[in-house]
Amino acid sequence: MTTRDKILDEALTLFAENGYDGTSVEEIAEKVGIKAPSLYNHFKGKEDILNALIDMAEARYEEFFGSDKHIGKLPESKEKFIQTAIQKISFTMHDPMIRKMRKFLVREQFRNERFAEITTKHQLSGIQGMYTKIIEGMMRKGLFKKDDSELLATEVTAPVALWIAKADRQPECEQESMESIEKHVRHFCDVYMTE
Amino acid sequence: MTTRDKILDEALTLFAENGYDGTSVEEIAEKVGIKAPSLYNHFKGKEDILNALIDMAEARYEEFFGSDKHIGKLPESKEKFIQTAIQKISFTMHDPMIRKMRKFLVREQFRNERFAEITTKHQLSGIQGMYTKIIEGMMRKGLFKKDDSELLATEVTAPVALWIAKADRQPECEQESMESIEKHVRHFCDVYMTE
DNA sequence: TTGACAGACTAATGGTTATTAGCTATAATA
DNA sequence: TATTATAGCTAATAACCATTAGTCTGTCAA
Repeated sequence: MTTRDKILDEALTLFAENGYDGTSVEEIAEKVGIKAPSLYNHFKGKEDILNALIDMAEARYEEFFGSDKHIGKLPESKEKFIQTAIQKISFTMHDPMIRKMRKFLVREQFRNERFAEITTKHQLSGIQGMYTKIIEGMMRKGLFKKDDSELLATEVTAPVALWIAKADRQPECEQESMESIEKHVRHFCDVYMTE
Repeated sequence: MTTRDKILDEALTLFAENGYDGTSVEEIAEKVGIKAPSLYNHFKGKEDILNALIDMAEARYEEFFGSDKHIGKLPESKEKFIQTAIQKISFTMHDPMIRKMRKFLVREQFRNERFAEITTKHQLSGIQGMYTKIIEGMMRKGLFKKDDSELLATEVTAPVALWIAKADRQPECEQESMESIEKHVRHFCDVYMTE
């Protein structure tokens, strides 16, 4: 890992934990193992690091949701749908990198329009779009009852988003959140899936 | 309005817009129309203002959700339920004071456990608890199909919360968000209400 | 009238912070 | 081998910021 990457990594960690304004250049440098001025060999300034991170967030979004690859093959039964959904959610909730990025965006979403947009993409458009396509596909196969797939996607993902957010700020509730999520997903399937 | 109240008001506005760390004592004082040191006649320090605001948030929560008064009388038909729900949501979304408080909490939710807890109360427990009771009551009257009322409460409120959050960071989407919300609430009623 | 207190002000202080200048050593390149 | 770029360092600076000390003024109670 290059120094530049290490800086970005530590900066993201600190920004997620203490916010941009709550983090000093010196802190970042210390975590990286260099002195603050050395940091300016890699970035023009503190704000430049912030911009590089938001570029990363945008790239990550494109990489993940840009193509349809992430959808994979459609689940072929109710149990399969529940299983893959829970697994994906659990991963999203616990993966340290994704969690950092999420907290970072939540904290800085009001900084400017670009941050606002990317936050919306990450926590709304991306995941909802993905589930819209999955549900649509499964509707065509007769696994879901005919309905507005976009609306259904919102209805599965929104409660999940809220519980993940809760787990982010109160990690002691992680397990409780996962249980609520599983209960919710099962209920959702009972209501909207055929058999 | 006393100077103390004016300080709290302006501080909340600035904290909501630029965050606690992004706001200087001088800025607050200037908005109030006094000099920074005069502020120390009313508060022990910057953090004291923050604590007073979180006390306010807690008091507001208790006042609003502490008793069952806020539930009012139960809607007696599907249309009535939709109408009062939309009206309450629209108010919550647009009221400047509530909006400021919401942005403030979202920004500072990771500051410490107390902030985390109160944020969860405001954006989860409170509203969901309220809808749990309303739906429960309406179930007893046969207006909702028999189901897990807590789960249903989550399912109405969660998408609303996400769209409000989106409108908070992208005010140009306010109307679009309200339309999505209305569509969602209607769909919810179609699925879970009797006739 | 007096005195005390509330609440404003100016001036000053000490700490933090982002950033720059300038030096040095190492490693790649010509 | 000579040179150049990279990437670290120390020292310094200028701005900002929270907070304190000390002063002044007006209001109200004794």
